[in-house]
Amino acid sequence: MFQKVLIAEDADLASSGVRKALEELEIPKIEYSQYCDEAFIKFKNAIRIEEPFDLLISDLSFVGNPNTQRLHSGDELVKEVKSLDPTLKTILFSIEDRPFKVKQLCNDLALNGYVWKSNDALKDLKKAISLIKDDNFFISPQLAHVLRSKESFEITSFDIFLLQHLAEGLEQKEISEELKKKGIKPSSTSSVEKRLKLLKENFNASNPTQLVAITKDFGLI
Amino acid sequence: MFQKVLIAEDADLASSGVRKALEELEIPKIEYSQYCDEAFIKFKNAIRIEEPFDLLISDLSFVGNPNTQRLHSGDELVKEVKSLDPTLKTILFSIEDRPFKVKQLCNDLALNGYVWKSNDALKDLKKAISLIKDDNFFISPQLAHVLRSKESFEITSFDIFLLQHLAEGLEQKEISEELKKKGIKPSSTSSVEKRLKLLKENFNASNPTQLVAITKDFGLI
DNA sequence: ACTTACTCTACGGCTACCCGTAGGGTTTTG
DNA sequence: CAAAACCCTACGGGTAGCCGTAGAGTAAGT
Repeated sequence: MFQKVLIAEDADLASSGVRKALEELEIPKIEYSQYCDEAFIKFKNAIRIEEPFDLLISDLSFVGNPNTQRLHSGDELVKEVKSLDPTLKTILFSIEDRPFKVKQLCNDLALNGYVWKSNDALKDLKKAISLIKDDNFFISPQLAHVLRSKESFEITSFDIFLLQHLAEGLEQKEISEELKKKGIKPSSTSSVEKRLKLLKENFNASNPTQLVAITKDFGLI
Repeated sequence: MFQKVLIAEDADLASSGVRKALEELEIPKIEYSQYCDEAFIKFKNAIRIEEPFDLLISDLSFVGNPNTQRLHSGDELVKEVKSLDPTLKTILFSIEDRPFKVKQLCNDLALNGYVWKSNDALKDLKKAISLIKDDNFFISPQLAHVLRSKESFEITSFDIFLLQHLAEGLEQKEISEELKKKGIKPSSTSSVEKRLKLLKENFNASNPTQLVAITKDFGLI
């Protein structure tokens, strides 16, 4: 079992819950940071005194932190600590459930576990820890589907085409006509509708307006 | 009349038209740059040899320029040259017709003239030059309304509220309910509709989706 | 060649958006 | 005080988006 675990979590409610779960697992050394920068410093010091952490459990979004912080989110923290110690096990602990984002995080950060802050968050967290110590990967069951390649959602140039024209104010029928004009294969208004529906589901958008807002934030358009 | 005029314009079609107009006004020295950086260097050199320009006519958007350019658009160029020579007269010559943007440019840059690239662009440009030499301000008549304070469009916190909730996927009826919940005065769906209509007109958006895309680009939300 | 599976397309009912109109309330003007 | 102007609100008809369904076309497997 893990000997020394670092928690990075800004919400006290969440961090106390995580701490309790870890105590129940009889993990001897548990440390906690409210800010990413602080967590990173603790991590570096632990290496320096040759008592390194063997597990990091980090939140994703840290809100209301002072602007002076260098690291603003859990993914940045994970990236930094893994570059210092590639053998470190990491669990991301977040409310984020957008398939696109979850998949991106799991792949880009080479996480060992992704625990979704659902109603069963602590149960999932305990399960994750016991699996990860044997080098297995864990993801909360409600999100497991996003990693199955069959269901996984790839953003295509077709999607970008739709989103860009949507952002330019074209309506679905007009986008369909544009597709026909350019000789792009699926071109019916029905196909445009269907693909936009998938995009909305994938980005948790309830209508095209929100979809454009979200994908603009993602930098897709 | 002006003695030495600098044109900054990337489209040869446009710059040759401007040059012709200036020749018809019997302006002795006319110089031309295709890039903002080049224009700025010409401007500095002219000051150095004590033969400064007394008028700058600049396009707004310079497309397809090499990335190496420091200045990317006409407004940046105007800002730079005015900081070197505050007495310089400047005319912005652009296709930009969005009221919000036009007003912002005229005010922030302290322009002497704004000529809209309409069908009467050269006629307007000549008129602008003759007015400006007597320290008057000129704006193309089709855009004059955007500066009249009575008609001018101010972005209020109410607008930001609407745009943010629109970007979050709420529909008009739901936004109306949010307004009622927060006790904000105009709260009917009809009022929401009407204000959104004005916003769309102001930003040249044809539907809420495009409106969100545009205002996101503006950095409003 | 037939079946199966998948994709693209077409259609119809429902809802949200869009736009003009009109009525009620407050403020401004004469 | 009354008239006018203005703003907020309510309503109704037309249009675009939304969703399920169903049919046509294509590709792969038996």
